[in-house]
Amino acid sequence: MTRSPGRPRQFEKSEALEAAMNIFWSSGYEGASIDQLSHEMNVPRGTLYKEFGSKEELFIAAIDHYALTRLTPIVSALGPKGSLEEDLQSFFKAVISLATSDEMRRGCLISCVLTDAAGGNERFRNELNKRFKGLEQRLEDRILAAPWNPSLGVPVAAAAAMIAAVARGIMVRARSGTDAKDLRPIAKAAVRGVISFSVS
Amino acid sequence: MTRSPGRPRQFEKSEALEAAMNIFWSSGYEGASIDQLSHEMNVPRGTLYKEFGSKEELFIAAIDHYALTRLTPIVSALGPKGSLEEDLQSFFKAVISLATSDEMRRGCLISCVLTDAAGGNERFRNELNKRFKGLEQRLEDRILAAPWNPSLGVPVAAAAAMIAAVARGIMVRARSGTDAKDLRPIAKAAVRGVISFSVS
DNA sequence: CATATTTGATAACGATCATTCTATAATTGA
DNA sequence: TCAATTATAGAATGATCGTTATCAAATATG
Repeated sequence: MTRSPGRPRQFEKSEALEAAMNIFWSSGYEGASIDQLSHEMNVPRGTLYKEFGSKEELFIAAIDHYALTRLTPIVSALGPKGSLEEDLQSFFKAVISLATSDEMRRGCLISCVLTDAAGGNERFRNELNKRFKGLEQRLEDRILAAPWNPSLGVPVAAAAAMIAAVARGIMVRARSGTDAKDLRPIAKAAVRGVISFSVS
Repeated sequence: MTRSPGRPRQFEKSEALEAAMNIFWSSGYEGASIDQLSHEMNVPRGTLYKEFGSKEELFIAAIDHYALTRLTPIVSALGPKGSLEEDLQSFFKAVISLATSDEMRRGCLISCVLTDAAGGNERFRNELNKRFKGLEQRLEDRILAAPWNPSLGVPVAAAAAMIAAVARGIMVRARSGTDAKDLRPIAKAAVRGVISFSVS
């Protein structure tokens, strides 16, 4: 595979998306300017528009980068690896770590930033719905999976949606400055609640 | 009480705040412009600045108006009026109603909009933390209150924080367009979970 | 080397941003 | 009636918004 002619680019796409993600994460969608993005991505404005089309599409690309690099490890913590209780604990541990590890980027790019932007933008609203549904489906699959598949007192889909809601609630709570030690009891209570749904 | 001299104002403050709240709710903090606010509040720009000081302070005032008019009924649904289970069900019913009743203002002004704005603004972050803490304290008080005060398998504060997290998760989920019937199972599962913490 | 192609760097676009200022209208109290 | 006071209406502020255009620099291919 030979390169096309033309001046070589100075930036790498994944690094640029990482920078864009960080800016959107801390400043919000409307709060991030193309000037700031172009500068911190090390991508000239013209190239930015040629490469990503618009601020909206850049945001979607940053969301995708976020999902791939930050959320993939979190959902893979669900296993199945140990018991449902253990895997849910691993899941929440990863959620809390992501939401609190960086002082400048608290909370979740999707649950906090995309959620706000979804208010007046149908495309963002659809993207948000898609992301939420994906996690809920993944949680439902895990609850139904081996090695421990309890009969639940509530529908499995409801239990999965509740776990997802708690995860979002933790992300949002983290955005207010709450640190990990105050978030862990929330996760513990949620896991206990779901486990209680099983008939023993 | 006699009026001060000077030309009488054409607007009423609570109506103006209601309009400001609605704009912030649908467009986000950065997405709402002073032009739009001033126009839809029926408050001239100069008066707006004399009355509220700045966009930041207007936003805080709109948050306060939102809390008084929208959240007060929700937390008062907690009673104590019936059993803990019944009161939590009432609480979540009110939460879901608020989050889904208006197509242009889905979700929660605090959990969705203030949360995003809190990323790069310390005052907003403190305000967000204060609001979250207030609800959690109110939930904790309710769980501890008569007529049904169960001994819990998890700390009361953790159960309260979990309920608050689910409420935020529901608000955020509603912002993606999910309607009430898909949110109710989340609430039902959360209430079941908390009730299961009691020793029978 | 010459040409085509792609990017980098930067100027420029009109629009809109939050905020302030000015001049006029409407009221109270003397 | 005559200041003093307060609000309105809207112009004006300089800055910044997202986006496009321009032109030189750097590469591949002929």
